[in-house]
Amino acid sequence: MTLTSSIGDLRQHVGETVTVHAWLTDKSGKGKIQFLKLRDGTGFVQATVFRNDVPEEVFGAAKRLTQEQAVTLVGEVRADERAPGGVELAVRDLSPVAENRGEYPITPKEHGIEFLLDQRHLWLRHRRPWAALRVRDCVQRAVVDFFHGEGFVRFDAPFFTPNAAEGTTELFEIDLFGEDKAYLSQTGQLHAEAGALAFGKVYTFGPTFRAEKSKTRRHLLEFWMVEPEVAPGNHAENMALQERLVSFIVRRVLEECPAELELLGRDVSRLAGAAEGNYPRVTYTEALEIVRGHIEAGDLPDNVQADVQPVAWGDDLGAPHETILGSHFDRPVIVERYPAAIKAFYMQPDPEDARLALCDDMIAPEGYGEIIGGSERIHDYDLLRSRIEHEGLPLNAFEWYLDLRRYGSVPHAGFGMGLERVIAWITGIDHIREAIPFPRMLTRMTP
RNA sequence: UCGGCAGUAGCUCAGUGGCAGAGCGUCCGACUGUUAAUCGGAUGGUCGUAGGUUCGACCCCUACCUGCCGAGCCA
Repeated sequence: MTLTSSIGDLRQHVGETVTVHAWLTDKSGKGKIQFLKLRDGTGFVQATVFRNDVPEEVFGAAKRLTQEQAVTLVGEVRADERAPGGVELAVRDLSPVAENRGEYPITPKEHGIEFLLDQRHLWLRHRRPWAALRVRDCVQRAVVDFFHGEGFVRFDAPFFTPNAAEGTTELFEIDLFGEDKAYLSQTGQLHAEAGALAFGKVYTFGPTFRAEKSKTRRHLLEFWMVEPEVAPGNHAENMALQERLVSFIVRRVLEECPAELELLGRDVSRLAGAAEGNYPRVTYTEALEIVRGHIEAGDLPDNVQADVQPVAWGDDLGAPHETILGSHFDRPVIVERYPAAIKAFYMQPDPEDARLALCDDMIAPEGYGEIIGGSERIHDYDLLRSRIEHEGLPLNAFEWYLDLRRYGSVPHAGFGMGLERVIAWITGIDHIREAIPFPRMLTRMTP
C-alpha cells in the first residue's frame, strides 16, 4: 500500500512513492519515454514512463491511454527543473480505470466559443474554466465570510414572485397550473428590506433571472446577485459598505488564487488599487463632465468607438461612457446621485436636490461596467405610495411592501452586486459566460 | 429589437464561375526530456437551408435559419 496523494499535494511528497487518481489531459511519446499530462481537479502534473524502468505491459498501457481517460498511477515524486510545475511523477505502475468510448472532442488546439460552450460539460475540465471557476468559489466564500464578519444574517428571498419590482417586461413568466401567473425573481431586494427590518443587517445571495434580450459580454439571463440591506442605514453608509465588500473580495482572491490568476494571464498589478480601497466617488453630474472631457480630448480606451457622444444631463450613462469613466481611474469608481427620473421608484430623493436620488453605481475599471447598483430606500409611507401609483404599478401587489413603512419604518439602504461581473473583472476574462459553470443566455440553454 | 461580421473535414480556417484544400486531431510506424514535440504514412466533405441566374455555382442574386461582435436595457 502506498500513500494516495492529490496532485495539488504532490510537492509535499518529494522522494516518496504515491498513488495518484487522475485524468490524462495530453500525452507526448518519444519512443522509449512517454510524457503523460495529468489533472485531478486539484492541479496539473506531468508523469514520465520510461520503457526500461517498467514492465512492458505498463509501458504499453501508457502508450494506449487516450485524452481524458481516467487512470490510476503509482510512482515516485521527483523534483525536476525540466518539469512544468517543478515536480513530476516517475511512474512505476499504471492502470486505466475504464476505456473511453470514441474520440474526446476537445483537442489541445484552438476552438471557437460556440463549440466550447456546446462542450461546456467537458470544457469544465480544462485549465481556463478550472481557474475561472475556482476564483468564483473563492469570491463566493469571500462574500459569505465578509458579511458574517460584519454581523449580517443571510436571508433567502423567494425565486417565484407575483409582481415586478421594476416593471414586468424583463421577467420570465411562470404558468401556475393554468390558473395564475408568477414570475422568476429579478431581485431579492424588496424581500430583503423586510428582512432588514426584522434582523437589522441581512443579505441575499442566489440566482436571479432577467428576460432582457441582451447579447453582450456583460449579460446573462440567469446570474447570481448579492443583495445586502441594512436598517437603519443611509446612503453614505451604503457606499462605505460596498467599498469594504469589493476590496475584501479582491484581497481574498489575490491571496488565495495567485496560480489561477496567472494561468488566466491576469495582470494582478491592475487590481492593486481595488484591493487597497479608497474608491473615488463622483456625482452623476461630475461623471458626465469627466466623460465629456475624454471625448473632447479624443482620449478614449481602445474598446470604445470613436464616434461616441457625450451624455446630456438627465440621460443615463451608456456602456461606452461607463468604460470611459472606469478607465479614468485605477480602481472601481462610485457614481452617486443620479437623476431620480432614470432610477427605480423606491429610491430616496436627495434632500439637497429633489431632482436627484440617493443612489449609486459602482463601475469596475477596464470596461467591465457596472458591478453594483444601490440606494437608500424611501421610508416615508405617503411618498412611497405616491411613487408606486405614479409608476402605474399595481398597488395591491405592493401592500406588504408598504407595510414595511406603515410599521416601524426607518431609513434603510442596500445594493445589489452582480457576481459574474465581479468575477469577470477580477479574472480578466472578457465575457461573463465563463464566470459561471453553465451560462444561460439568449442562445444558450444547454448543456 | 437594431447595426456589423460569419457559416467549407471531428476542430481552426484558406479557397476559386470549370477535379474540394491546409494545419491540428485520430489511426499506423520511427524516436530517452516532450512542453502547440518532430519525422514518414493513412484517415477524413449534404461547402448552413431553400429557391434563382448560368452550358456549368462552394463562389453571383434573393429569402430564411444559426452563431459571433457591438448598441439599447441592466448587475
